[in-house]
Amino acid sequence: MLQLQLLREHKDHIVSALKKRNLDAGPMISKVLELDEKRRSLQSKLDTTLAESNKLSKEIGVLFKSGKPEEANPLKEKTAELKEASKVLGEDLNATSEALTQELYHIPNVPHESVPDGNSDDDNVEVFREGKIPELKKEALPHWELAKKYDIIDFELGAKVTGAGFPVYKGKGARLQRALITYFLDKNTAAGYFEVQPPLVINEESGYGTGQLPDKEGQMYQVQANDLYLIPTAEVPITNLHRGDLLAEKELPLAYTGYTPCFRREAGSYGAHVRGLNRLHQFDKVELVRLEHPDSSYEALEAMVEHVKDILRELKLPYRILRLCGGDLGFTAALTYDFEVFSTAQNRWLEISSVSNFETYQANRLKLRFKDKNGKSRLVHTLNGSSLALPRVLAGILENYQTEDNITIPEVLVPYCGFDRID
RNA sequence: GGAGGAAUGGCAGAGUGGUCGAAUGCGGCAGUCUUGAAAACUGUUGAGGGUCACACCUCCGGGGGUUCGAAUCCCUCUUCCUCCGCCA
Repeated sequence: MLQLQLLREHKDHIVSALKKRNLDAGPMISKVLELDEKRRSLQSKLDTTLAESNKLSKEIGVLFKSGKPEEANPLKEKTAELKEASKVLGEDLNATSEALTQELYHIPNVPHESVPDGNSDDDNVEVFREGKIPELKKEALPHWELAKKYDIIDFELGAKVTGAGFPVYKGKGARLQRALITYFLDKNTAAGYFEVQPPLVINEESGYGTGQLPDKEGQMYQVQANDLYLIPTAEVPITNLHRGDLLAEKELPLAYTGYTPCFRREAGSYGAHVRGLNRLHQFDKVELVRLEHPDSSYEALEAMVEHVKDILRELKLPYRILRLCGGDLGFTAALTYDFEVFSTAQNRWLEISSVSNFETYQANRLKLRFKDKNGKSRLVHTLNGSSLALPRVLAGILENYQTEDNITIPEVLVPYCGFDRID
């Protein structure tokens, strides 16, 4: 969530920046400032009451010690009154603070100045494109038919066990998945990311920390008996590793990578675009998470983009990079680059990575700070990105690398697979 | 699942009703010494709110209670540890 202090000091600037999201945040922010005003006034009254009460208690203590307990009685009566007053003030204060927090939860992050205007994904701006789009014969197949032809992914079988959107990878398909995961992790650790295997189930605090809660619980699978959620992305458990931390400046940056399955209910998705691997309820992803000094977070973002580019180059997949417009930008992000691979047989671009800087938005919720040179606590910047989301990379490989009688494995993956074609 | 024990500052760890936001050690920061570093020595060092700055308030796992007064007593929840049971 946004920092109160910034809202107080730069309200107009923030309201105007949030217009890029097609949001008039003016009323919400006014409400926040109003609640903040009220909160501080209550806090101040409560403080005064408590200060007086503390003072009297000390006097009572002195009277008892000096053997004059009867003189303490009038003071005791006074403290009882103060206690009653502070109870009322305290309750009011808590309610006000809670209302303030709730209001803040519903204000999205301020877009970075480079975020383009726009309403939907049609308005995202392509900033880079690379890789040759192969020319396929007209009998080229989309990946779900290739999956059937070579018997490497079984959607019906997964539907039997669980439901639609939970495929079963088989034989060389399963091995190719495993190869991709290992390859991605190797690339990431070689670039300095520290590998972790986080829990796949998270508690409410973690959901609030990275911004999945409140309001987006409908996108996550819930474990009702325990108030837990299946992770929609490794971003959640990995970023929350440092929830509540006060880091030393020299500990920054912290860079993590981790492989996890991701679980998404994808309520509201339908139609041809969700066929095959295009949109799943369970999919594998290798994630990057960085905690950065505010001064260097945008350099880090660019470095993450370069890193993902490097992987796609090695895989020799045609891809492009989009800068998300204000209307398509995620609630918690300040700037996001989406990577899309071209799926030749479907003749469409598929999102395979999303690389974002959240600046202090998550850190403020996470209470994730570092101590700077002057000994002051400051919020870190959090960033994350996929490197990469497996199913659509797999779709891209199957479709772009198909020949008449096999699928050729990209050279860089051959050592990981142990075979060079699927036939 | 059963029985016990525990949770204190970045870390370790004292503290069982008032003078405790909290000893001590380590770590951090600054300085002295040194060509530089290390060592040694000296000083300093929790977080949040609030204030121009002070004052002041809150925080000893979370929540509630007893008391004029709670890190300290009571209730409750969570987590961790030990032992037993079950089990990959």
